Amino acid sequence: MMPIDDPTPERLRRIPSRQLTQAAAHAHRIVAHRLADFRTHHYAVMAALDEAGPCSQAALGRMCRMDRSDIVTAVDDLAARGLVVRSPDETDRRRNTVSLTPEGSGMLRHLDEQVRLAQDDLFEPLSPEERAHLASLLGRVLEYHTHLDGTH
Amino acid sequence: MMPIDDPTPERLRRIPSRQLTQAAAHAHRIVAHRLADFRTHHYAVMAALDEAGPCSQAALGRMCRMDRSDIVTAVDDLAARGLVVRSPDETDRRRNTVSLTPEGSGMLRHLDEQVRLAQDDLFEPLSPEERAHLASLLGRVLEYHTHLDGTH
DNA sequence: CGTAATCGTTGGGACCACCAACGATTACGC
DNA sequence: GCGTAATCGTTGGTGGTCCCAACGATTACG
Repeated sequence: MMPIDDPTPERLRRIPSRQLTQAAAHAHRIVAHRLADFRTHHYAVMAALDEAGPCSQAALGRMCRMDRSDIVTAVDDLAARGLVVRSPDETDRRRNTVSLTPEGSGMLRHLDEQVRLAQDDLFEPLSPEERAHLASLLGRVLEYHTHLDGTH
Repeated sequence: MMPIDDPTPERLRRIPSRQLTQAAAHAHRIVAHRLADFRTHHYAVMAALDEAGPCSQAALGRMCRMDRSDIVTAVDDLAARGLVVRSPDETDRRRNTVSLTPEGSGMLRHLDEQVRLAQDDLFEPLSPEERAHLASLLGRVLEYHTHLDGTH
Protein backbone atom coordinates (compact mmCIF):
# COMPACT_ATOMS: atom_id res chain seq x y z
CA MET A 1 0.00 0.00 0.00
CA MET A 2 1.20 3.49 -0.77
CA PRO A 3 2.19 5.18 2.47
CA ILE A 4 0.45 8.50 2.90
CA ASP A 5 2.83 11.26 3.93
CA ASP A 6 0.87 14.56 3.89
CA PRO A 7 3.90 16.61 4.84
CA THR A 8 3.55 19.45 7.31
CA PRO A 9 3.13 22.69 5.36
CA GLU A 10 6.26 24.79 5.22
CA ARG A 11 4.21 27.66 6.57
CA LEU A 12 3.68 25.81 9.83
CA ARG A 13 7.01 24.07 9.99
CA ARG A 14 9.08 27.22 9.93
CA ILE A 15 7.30 29.06 12.72
CA PRO A 16 9.91 29.10 15.50
CA SER A 17 7.40 29.07 18.34
CA ARG A 18 5.78 26.02 16.78
CA GLN A 19 9.15 24.32 16.41
CA LEU A 20 9.67 24.94 20.10
CA THR A 21 6.35 23.50 21.21
CA GLN A 22 6.66 20.53 18.88
CA ALA A 23 10.19 19.78 20.06
CA ALA A 24 9.03 20.19 23.65
CA ALA A 25 6.29 17.64 23.03
CA HIS A 26 8.90 15.14 21.84
CA ALA A 27 11.09 16.04 24.81
CA HIS A 28 8.27 15.49 27.26
CA ARG A 29 7.32 12.18 25.70
CA ILE A 30 10.89 10.90 25.81
CA VAL A 31 11.59 12.12 29.34
CA ALA A 32 8.28 10.82 30.67
CA HIS A 33 9.05 7.41 29.24
CA ARG A 34 12.42 7.36 31.03
CA LEU A 35 10.99 8.61 34.31
CA ALA A 36 8.44 5.79 34.24
CA ASP A 37 6.06 6.32 37.16
CA PHE A 38 7.50 9.71 38.10
CA ARG A 39 6.32 13.01 36.64
CA THR A 40 8.63 15.84 35.70
CA HIS A 41 7.29 17.70 38.73
CA HIS A 42 8.54 14.97 41.02
CA TYR A 43 12.01 15.08 39.54
CA ALA A 44 12.16 18.86 39.65
CA VAL A 45 11.22 19.00 43.31
CA MET A 46 13.72 16.33 44.31
CA ALA A 47 16.52 17.92 42.30
CA ALA A 48 15.79 21.31 43.83
CA LEU A 49 15.83 19.83 47.34
CA ASP A 50 19.11 18.10 46.63
CA GLU A 51 20.77 21.27 45.43
CA ALA A 52 19.21 23.82 47.78
CA GLY A 53 18.76 21.64 50.83
CA PRO A 54 15.58 21.48 52.94
CA CYS A 55 13.30 24.40 52.22
CA SER A 56 9.70 25.56 52.22
CA GLN A 57 7.16 24.58 49.63
CA ALA A 58 6.87 28.18 48.46
CA ALA A 59 10.62 28.31 47.86
CA LEU A 60 10.40 25.04 45.94
CA GLY A 61 7.70 26.53 43.76
CA ARG A 62 9.81 29.57 42.95
CA MET A 63 12.88 27.46 42.19
CA CYS A 64 11.02 25.00 39.99
CA ARG A 65 8.74 27.63 38.43
CA MET A 66 5.75 25.73 39.65
CA ASP A 67 2.48 26.86 41.19
CA ARG A 68 2.21 26.40 44.96
CA SER A 69 -0.76 24.09 44.56
CA ASP A 70 1.21 21.81 42.23
CA ILE A 71 3.99 21.69 44.81
CA VAL A 72 1.47 20.43 47.34
CA THR A 73 0.52 17.54 45.05
CA ALA A 74 4.12 16.69 44.18
CA VAL A 75 5.25 16.72 47.82
CA ASP A 76 2.19 14.65 48.77
CA ASP A 77 3.19 12.00 46.22
CA LEU A 78 6.85 11.99 47.21
CA ALA A 79 6.10 11.89 50.92
CA ALA A 80 3.73 8.95 50.39
CA ARG A 81 6.65 7.08 48.84
CA GLY A 82 9.02 8.06 51.62
CA LEU A 83 11.26 10.08 49.32
CA VAL A 84 10.76 13.41 51.10
CA VAL A 85 9.62 14.43 54.56
CA ARG A 86 7.32 17.33 55.38
CA SER A 87 7.87 18.88 58.80
CA PRO A 88 6.67 22.12 60.38
CA ASP A 89 9.08 25.07 60.36
CA GLU A 90 9.64 26.12 63.98
CA THR A 91 10.81 29.64 63.14
CA ASP A 92 7.88 30.41 60.84
CA ARG A 93 4.75 28.46 61.53
CA ARG A 94 3.23 29.29 58.16
CA ARG A 95 5.82 27.11 56.48
CA ASN A 96 6.62 23.48 56.09
CA THR A 97 10.19 22.35 55.72
CA VAL A 98 10.55 19.72 53.02
CA SER A 99 13.62 17.49 53.16
CA LEU A 100 14.98 14.76 50.94
CA THR A 101 15.25 11.39 52.69
CA PRO A 102 18.14 8.99 52.03
CA GLU A 103 15.70 6.94 49.94
CA GLY A 104 14.81 10.08 48.01
CA SER A 105 18.47 10.84 47.48
CA GLY A 106 19.07 7.36 46.09
CA MET A 107 16.06 7.56 43.82
CA LEU A 108 17.20 10.95 42.61
CA ARG A 109 20.52 9.51 41.51
CA HIS A 110 18.65 6.95 39.46
CA LEU A 111 16.37 9.59 37.95
CA ASP A 112 19.37 11.77 37.13
CA GLU A 113 20.72 8.96 35.02
CA GLN A 114 17.37 8.45 33.29
CA VAL A 115 17.17 12.16 32.49
CA ARG A 116 20.69 12.04 31.10
CA LEU A 117 19.76 9.14 28.86
CA ALA A 118 16.67 11.02 27.69
CA GLN A 119 18.88 13.91 26.53
CA ASP A 120 20.75 11.53 24.27
CA ASP A 121 17.51 10.17 22.86
CA LEU A 122 16.22 13.65 22.24
CA PHE A 123 19.28 15.34 20.78
CA GLU A 124 20.75 12.38 18.97
CA PRO A 125 20.97 14.21 15.59
CA LEU A 126 23.02 17.04 17.10
CA SER A 127 26.74 17.08 17.80
CA PRO A 128 27.97 18.00 21.28
CA GLU A 129 28.87 21.47 20.02
CA GLU A 130 25.44 21.93 18.51
CA ARG A 131 23.76 20.75 21.69
CA ALA A 132 25.75 23.28 23.67
CA HIS A 133 24.85 26.03 21.23
CA LEU A 134 21.15 25.12 21.40
CA ALA A 135 21.30 25.11 25.20
CA SER A 136 22.96 28.50 25.13
CA LEU A 137 20.33 30.04 22.87
CA LEU A 138 17.46 28.56 24.86
CA GLY A 139 19.10 29.73 28.05
CA ARG A 140 19.19 33.31 26.77
CA VAL A 141 15.50 33.18 25.84
CA LEU A 142 14.62 31.69 29.21
CA GLU A 143 16.66 34.18 31.19
CA TYR A 144 14.99 37.04 29.36
CA HIS A 145 11.45 35.85 29.96
CA THR A 146 11.82 34.57 33.50
CA HIS A 147 13.41 37.86 34.43
CA LEU A 148 10.55 39.69 32.75
CA ASP A 149 8.04 37.72 34.81
CA GLY A 150 9.95 38.41 38.00
CA THR A 151 10.14 42.17 37.59
CA HIS A 152 6.70 42.65 36.13
CA MET B 1 10.43 44.69 51.09
CA MET B 2 13.26 42.42 50.10
CA PRO B 3 12.26 40.62 46.92
CA ILE B 4 12.67 36.87 47.22
CA ASP B 5 14.50 35.37 44.30
CA ASP B 6 15.05 31.65 45.04
CA PRO B 7 16.92 31.07 41.79
CA THR B 8 16.30 27.90 39.82
CA PRO B 9 19.02 25.38 40.72
CA GLU B 10 21.73 25.09 38.11
CA ARG B 11 21.06 21.37 38.05
CA LEU B 12 17.58 21.96 36.69
CA ARG B 13 18.36 24.98 34.56
CA ARG B 14 20.96 23.26 32.45
CA ILE B 15 18.91 20.23 31.47
CA PRO B 16 18.30 20.78 27.76
CA SER B 17 14.95 19.00 27.68
CA ARG B 18 13.80 21.20 30.55
CA GLN B 19 15.01 24.30 28.74
CA LEU B 20 12.92 23.19 25.81
CA THR B 21 9.74 22.62 27.77
CA GLN B 22 10.19 25.83 29.76
CA ALA B 23 10.78 27.86 26.62
CA ALA B 24 7.81 26.16 24.98
CA ALA B 25 5.65 27.19 27.93
CA HIS B 26 6.68 30.81 27.38
CA ALA B 27 6.09 30.40 23.66
CA HIS B 28 2.62 29.02 24.19
CA ARG B 29 1.69 31.75 26.64
CA ILE B 30 2.86 34.50 24.29
CA VAL B 31 1.26 33.00 21.19
CA ALA B 32 -2.02 32.27 22.98
CA HIS B 33 -2.17 35.87 24.13
CA ARG B 34 -1.74 37.10 20.56
CA LEU B 35 -4.25 34.63 19.11
CA ALA B 36 -6.84 35.86 21.62
CA ASP B 37 -9.92 33.65 21.29
CA PHE B 38 -8.26 31.23 18.87
CA ARG B 39 -6.29 28.17 19.91
CA THR B 40 -3.07 27.04 18.24
CA HIS B 41 -5.06 24.16 16.77
CA HIS B 42 -7.35 26.59 14.99
CA TYR B 43 -4.45 28.44 13.47
CA ALA B 44 -2.69 25.27 12.43
CA VAL B 45 -5.75 23.90 10.65
CA MET B 46 -6.43 27.14 8.82
CA ALA B 47 -2.80 27.55 7.77
CA ALA B 48 -2.69 23.96 6.52
CA LEU B 49 -5.88 24.49 4.52
CA ASP B 50 -4.49 27.67 3.04
CA GLU B 51 -1.29 26.01 1.92
CA ALA B 52 -2.59 22.58 0.89
CA GLY B 53 -6.04 23.56 -0.29
CA PRO B 54 -9.27 21.75 0.63
CA CYS B 55 -8.57 18.32 2.07
CA SER B 56 -9.87 15.63 4.37
CA GLN B 57 -9.78 15.84 8.15
CA ALA B 58 -7.41 12.89 8.31
CA ALA B 59 -4.99 14.67 5.99
CA LEU B 60 -5.24 17.79 8.14
CA GLY B 61 -4.37 15.69 11.16
CA ARG B 62 -1.27 14.29 9.52
CA MET B 63 -0.13 17.69 8.29
CA CYS B 64 -0.66 19.40 11.64
CA ARG B 65 0.54 16.42 13.71
CA MET B 66 -2.78 16.35 15.47
CA ASP B 67 -5.04 13.53 16.52
CA ARG B 68 -8.12 12.98 14.35
CA SER B 69 -10.43 13.64 17.28
CA ASP B 70 -8.81 17.01 17.91
CA ILE B 71 -9.31 17.88 14.25
CA VAL B 72 -13.01 17.23 14.69
CA THR B 73 -13.18 19.74 17.51
CA ALA B 74 -11.12 22.36 15.70
CA VAL B 75 -13.15 22.06 12.51
CA ASP B 76 -16.36 22.20 14.53
CA ASP B 77 -15.25 25.48 16.09
CA LEU B 78 -14.07 27.01 12.83
CA ALA B 79 -17.20 25.91 10.94
CA ALA B 80 -19.39 27.44 13.64
CA ARG B 81 -17.65 30.76 13.00
CA GLY B 82 -17.97 30.43 9.23
CA LEU B 83 -14.22 30.26 8.70
CA VAL B 84 -14.20 26.79 7.13
CA VAL B 85 -16.81 24.64 5.42
CA ARG B 86 -17.22 20.90 5.88
CA SER B 87 -18.68 19.08 2.87
CA PRO B 88 -18.93 15.39 1.96
CA ASP B 89 -16.29 14.01 -0.41
CA GLU B 90 -18.13 12.61 -3.44
CA THR B 91 -15.30 10.33 -4.53
CA ASP B 92 -14.80 8.77 -1.06
CA ARG B 93 -17.82 8.83 1.16
CA ARG B 94 -15.79 8.15 4.28
CA ARG B 95 -14.23 11.58 4.02
CA ASN B 96 -15.24 15.15 4.53
CA THR B 97 -13.66 17.87 2.45
CA VAL B 98 -12.74 20.87 4.59
CA SER B 99 -12.31 24.19 2.79
CA LEU B 100 -11.28 27.67 3.91
CA THR B 101 -13.97 30.28 3.32
CA PRO B 102 -13.13 33.85 2.23
CA GLU B 103 -13.83 34.91 5.80
CA GLY B 104 -11.44 32.23 6.99
CA SER B 105 -8.81 33.40 4.57
CA GLY B 106 -9.12 36.96 5.84
CA MET B 107 -8.96 35.86 9.44
CA LEU B 108 -5.91 33.75 8.67
CA ARG B 109 -4.07 36.79 7.35
CA HIS B 110 -4.76 38.55 10.62
CA LEU B 111 -3.63 35.55 12.65
CA ASP B 112 -0.47 35.28 10.54
CA GLU B 113 0.43 38.78 11.61
CA GLN B 114 -0.30 38.00 15.25
CA VAL B 115 1.91 34.91 15.11
CA ARG B 116 4.66 36.97 13.52
CA LEU B 117 4.42 39.51 16.33
CA ALA B 118 4.56 36.71 18.89
CA GLN B 119 7.87 35.52 17.43
CA ASP B 120 9.35 38.94 18.11
CA ASP B 121 8.05 38.90 21.67
CA LEU B 122 9.46 35.45 22.23
CA PHE B 123 12.89 35.76 20.62
CA GLU B 124 13.54 39.38 21.45
CA PRO B 125 16.91 38.68 23.11
CA LEU B 126 18.23 36.89 20.00
CA SER B 127 19.68 38.45 16.86
CA PRO B 128 18.22 37.47 13.47
CA GLU B 129 21.22 35.20 12.88
CA GLU B 130 20.77 33.54 16.25
CA ARG B 131 17.07 33.05 15.61
CA ALA B 132 17.86 31.38 12.32
CA HIS B 133 20.43 29.15 13.97
CA LEU B 134 17.99 28.16 16.69
CA ALA B 135 15.33 27.39 14.07
CA SER B 136 17.82 25.28 12.18
CA LEU B 137 18.81 23.24 15.22
CA LEU B 138 15.22 22.72 16.29
CA GLY B 139 14.33 21.78 12.74
CA ARG B 140 16.97 19.05 12.75
CA VAL B 141 15.67 17.63 16.02
CA LEU B 142 12.09 17.74 14.76
CA GLU B 143 12.90 16.14 11.43
CA TYR B 144 14.70 13.34 13.19
CA HIS B 145 11.89 12.54 15.60
CA THR B 146 8.94 13.03 13.28
CA HIS B 147 10.65 10.75 10.79
CA LEU B 148 11.21 8.22 13.55
CA ASP B 149 7.52 8.28 14.40
CA GLY B 150 6.55 7.90 10.77
CA THR B 151 8.69 4.84 10.07
CA HIS B 152 8.09 3.19 13.40
C1' DC C 1 -15.42 -11.82 -1.78
C1' DG C 2 -13.77 -11.69 2.76
C1' DT C 3 -10.55 -9.22 5.50
C1' DA C 4 -7.97 -5.29 6.51
C1' DA C 5 -7.50 -0.54 6.51
C1' DT C 6 -9.28 4.22 6.62
C1' DC C 7 -12.53 7.96 7.90
C1' DG C 8 -15.17 10.76 11.08
C1' DT C 9 -17.03 10.78 15.54
C1' DT C 10 -17.72 10.19 20.52
C1' DG C 11 -15.99 9.96 24.91
C1' DG C 12 -12.80 9.71 27.47
C1' DG C 13 -7.56 10.16 30.29
C1' DA C 14 -3.00 12.28 31.55
C1' DC C 15 -0.23 16.01 32.25
C1' DC C 16 1.07 20.67 32.72
C1' DA C 17 0.13 25.53 33.58
C1' DC C 18 -2.68 28.52 36.00
C1' DC C 19 -6.19 30.77 39.04
C1' DA C 20 -9.30 31.97 43.20
C1' DA C 21 -10.24 31.69 47.77
C1' DC C 22 -9.57 30.31 52.50
C1' DG C 23 -7.64 30.36 57.41
C1' DA C 24 -3.43 30.83 59.69
C1' DT C 25 0.61 33.27 60.40
C1' DT C 26 4.12 36.82 59.87
C1' DA C 27 6.01 41.40 58.29
C1' DC C 28 5.40 46.18 57.45
C1' DG C 29 3.92 51.14 57.90
C1' DC C 30 2.34 54.54 60.71
C1' DG D 1 1.71 48.78 69.31
C1' DC D 2 -1.61 47.94 65.99
C1' DG D 3 -3.94 47.60 61.81
C1' DT D 4 -3.03 46.28 57.23
C1' DA D 5 -0.65 43.89 53.88
C1' DA D 6 1.79 40.03 52.50
C1' DT D 7 3.05 35.12 52.73
C1' DC D 8 2.21 30.11 53.42
C1' DG D 9 -0.11 25.79 52.69
C1' DT D 10 -4.25 23.84 51.10
C1' DT D 11 -8.48 22.89 48.46
C1' DG D 12 -10.83 22.88 44.41
C1' DG D 13 -11.13 24.08 40.44
C1' DT D 14 -10.22 25.59 34.60
C1' DG D 15 -8.14 25.27 30.07
C1' DG D 16 -5.06 23.55 26.63
C1' DT D 17 -2.40 20.08 24.41
C1' DC D 18 -1.53 15.44 23.53
C1' DC D 19 -3.09 10.93 23.41
C1' DC D 20 -6.02 6.52 23.29
C1' DA D 21 -10.08 3.17 22.46
C1' DA D 22 -14.02 2.01 20.22
C1' DC D 23 -17.78 2.46 16.95
C1' DG D 24 -20.32 2.30 12.34
C1' DA D 25 -19.63 3.39 7.71
C1' DT D 26 -16.94 3.01 3.74
C1' DT D 27 -13.13 1.70 0.78
C1' DA D 28 -8.92 -1.01 -0.57
C1' DC D 29 -6.48 -5.27 -0.73
C1' DG D 30 -5.36 -10.22 -1.29
